[in-house]
Amino acid sequence: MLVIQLKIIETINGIQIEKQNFSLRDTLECGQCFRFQRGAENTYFGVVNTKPLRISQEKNNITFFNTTMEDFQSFWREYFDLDTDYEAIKDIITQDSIIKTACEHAGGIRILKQNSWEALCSFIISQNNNIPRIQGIIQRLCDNFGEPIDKECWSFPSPSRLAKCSLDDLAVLRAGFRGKYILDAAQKVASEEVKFTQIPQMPLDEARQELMKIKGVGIKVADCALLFGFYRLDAFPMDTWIKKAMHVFYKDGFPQFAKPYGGIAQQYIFHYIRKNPQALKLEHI
DNA sequence: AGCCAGGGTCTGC
DNA sequence: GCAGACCATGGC
Repeated sequence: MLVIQLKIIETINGIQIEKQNFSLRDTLECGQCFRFQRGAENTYFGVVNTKPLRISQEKNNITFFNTTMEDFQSFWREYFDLDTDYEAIKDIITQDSIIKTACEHAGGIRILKQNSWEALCSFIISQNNNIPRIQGIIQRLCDNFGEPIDKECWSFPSPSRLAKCSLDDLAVLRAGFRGKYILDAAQKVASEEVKFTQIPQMPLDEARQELMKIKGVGIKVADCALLFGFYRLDAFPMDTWIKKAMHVFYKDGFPQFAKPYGGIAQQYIFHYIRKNPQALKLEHI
């Protein structure tokens, strides 16, 4: 296992690191997470677990504001997956020409190591929904049921907190038909009817079946939770866009050698075709 | 105004 | 197994 060297500088503003082939914007706006908001000058603000963060990128320099070296080393370094050798992974998966093209457009994305419960809940909310509204529902979820962290800053509510709620309590979310799904997820995770803590040890298919015990969790939502919430890089969420891409690009099947990192490839392809929808049509000609 | 959204469930073949 | 209606709400 190659050890990644990371240049870290402590400045008055916070912690600054140097990283090649990293896109903060693509990583935070590709639809894998929903609690980072872009402010002025490519600065993002978000909350992860109980930690607020302001972060920005200027070329290859990424600055973590309002944090400490200790928090960076023990938390953010892991969260942003800074010790995984993405170049080595790309060397493997870009042997496929489609992934190579997608990588040229979206290769700065990294898979965040998100909180499992938050990721599951977020992708339950994501079904048949658009990103701005997903963000709104999640914000109301935190504002109404999370724990206060500091001024105007709330944590993502725990399963046990939400399990105490009635469906009427969740009406403030305006989540539509997803309200009952959120409640069912909270109840089954809190009661350990769904064995959340054992999922990391399960084979992919078994883990998927475990999550699908929850109402409103089908294959796609389960795979999103596994990829983004459990860092299962071999999970391959098949949403409407990826289905189109598979139909157009991979009639003979997705390349075997890329499957162990299918989740990363999926993100590159997803982001690429969403930014360039014409790529799906040009291929037909 | 109307279409659509990082889907899932339920029903009927 | 697979197609099709239906689900709540609001962004664009």
